[in-house]
Amino acid sequence: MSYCDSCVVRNRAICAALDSNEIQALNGIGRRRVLEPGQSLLWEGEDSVLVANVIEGVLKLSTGTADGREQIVGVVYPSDFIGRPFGGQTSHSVTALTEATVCVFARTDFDAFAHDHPQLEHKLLQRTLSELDRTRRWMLLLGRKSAGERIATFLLEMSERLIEPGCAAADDGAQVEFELPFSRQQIADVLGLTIETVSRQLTKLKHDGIIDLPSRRAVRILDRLALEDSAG
Amino acid sequence: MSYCDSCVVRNRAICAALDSNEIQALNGIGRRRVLEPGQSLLWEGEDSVLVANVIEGVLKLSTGTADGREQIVGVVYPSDFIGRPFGGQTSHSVTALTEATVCVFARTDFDAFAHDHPQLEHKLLQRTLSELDRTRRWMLLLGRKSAGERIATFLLEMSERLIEPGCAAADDGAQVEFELPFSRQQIADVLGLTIETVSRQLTKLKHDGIIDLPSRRAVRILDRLALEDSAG
DNA sequence: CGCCGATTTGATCGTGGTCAACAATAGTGG
DNA sequence: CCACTATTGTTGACCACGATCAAATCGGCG
Repeated sequence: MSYCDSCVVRNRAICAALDSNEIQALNGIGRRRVLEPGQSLLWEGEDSVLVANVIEGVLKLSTGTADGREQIVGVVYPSDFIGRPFGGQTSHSVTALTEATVCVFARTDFDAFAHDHPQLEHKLLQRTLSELDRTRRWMLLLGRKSAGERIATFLLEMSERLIEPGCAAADDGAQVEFELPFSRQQIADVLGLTIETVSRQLTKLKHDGIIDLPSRRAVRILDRLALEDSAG
Repeated sequence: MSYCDSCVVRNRAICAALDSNEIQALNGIGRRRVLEPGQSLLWEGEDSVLVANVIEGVLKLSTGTADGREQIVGVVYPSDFIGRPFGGQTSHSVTALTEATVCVFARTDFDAFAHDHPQLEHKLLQRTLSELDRTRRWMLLLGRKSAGERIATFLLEMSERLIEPGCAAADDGAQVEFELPFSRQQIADVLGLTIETVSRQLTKLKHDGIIDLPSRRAVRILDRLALEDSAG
């Protein structure tokens, strides 16, 4: 009996490519690890020593300049893959935003295993291609959108990605109300803005009746069409 | 005798993973195509119908908003791979910046071939992982860097990526003088700036004696250290 | 209740965008 | 080869968005 058998992301993570014998083997080289909010798993610039699957929680990928400016370059959710297989340096830090559980592998072990299991590599390739598409869409936001458009786009993306599997979501696969896993500063770091601008734009959307902010971290979308209009 | 045998990127593109029998088979499903500057190969949003390798020239990957703002989300050079394998939509347009030669495959043909050749998929995975790293580094520029820092970063990246194989490059693998494959407007679209800001920042670097601009498209780096300082 | 960090709100400033005129270069035809 | 035009790039004046600096308010927790 392996950890993997009871893993909640067993059928959504790249592991879904493996049969039960293979999963048994993978189980032997991985181990679970729990991260507290704020705790980092990988640091920008260090050699790539481990990779992981996200089992539970939300983590940020971030880079920064020498003088302390930070940019969040990605956000990962359960079933997503973390880290840089096949050598090289980690190009960004990985830090838990919520309490998180991950399934970690020594990078060299994972590389060898992947090499012997093309199905696994194929899943990883598909995931990486999707992530690249998503990242490039985000570049349009960072390069060309106004503060208002950025916030609207961000809220729409959150409403789509924060759906818990098994949760009664809206028909179109998007949440109406949800808890952000981000502080205001972290939202600013995702959108390339300052905390003050984020705050102002959110209260503006609230005053316009497009969203409601029941608590610090909660958002309720009152007028999705108007929000989509604002997203540019 | 196949096209591939004489292909200048034979040993650098993902094809390098294949032996001569395999390359023969791949040769059967691909064909060469020449693109004029400004000509597009793929359009944002259309179903992914073809993929390709770049043989010669430089191409841009771009997205835009409904109201016409454009963002260049990537630039590809000889030996780079283009397109979205394994289904889905093309998330960005692909347009030649210079005259370009590409080796195109019907997407379904390529998918099937890749499925049977894990070595090829492995190369593609490595390439995609590197591209994702590079793209994420660019997000820091778009989200957090000033106009001056963006221009400096851009020039340094160009000096590294425009090295022609076989060309007598500087020892450290970067060019001192080079021809940009971009117009001022395209530089602006890469950096998330306006054409006027690009122009002003370039003349500022020139007046500061950090670079020289011998012609519209040419750049000569006079003081690389100062340029690296300016890149943030 | 009192403290501390997070967030909101307000006032002011500066970078980079916008609009407009001008200059330089490439392209075309006599 | 040069005149003429079209395109691309540069420069200037002004403006607005979002950053910065500062203060007030909220919310969680001992």
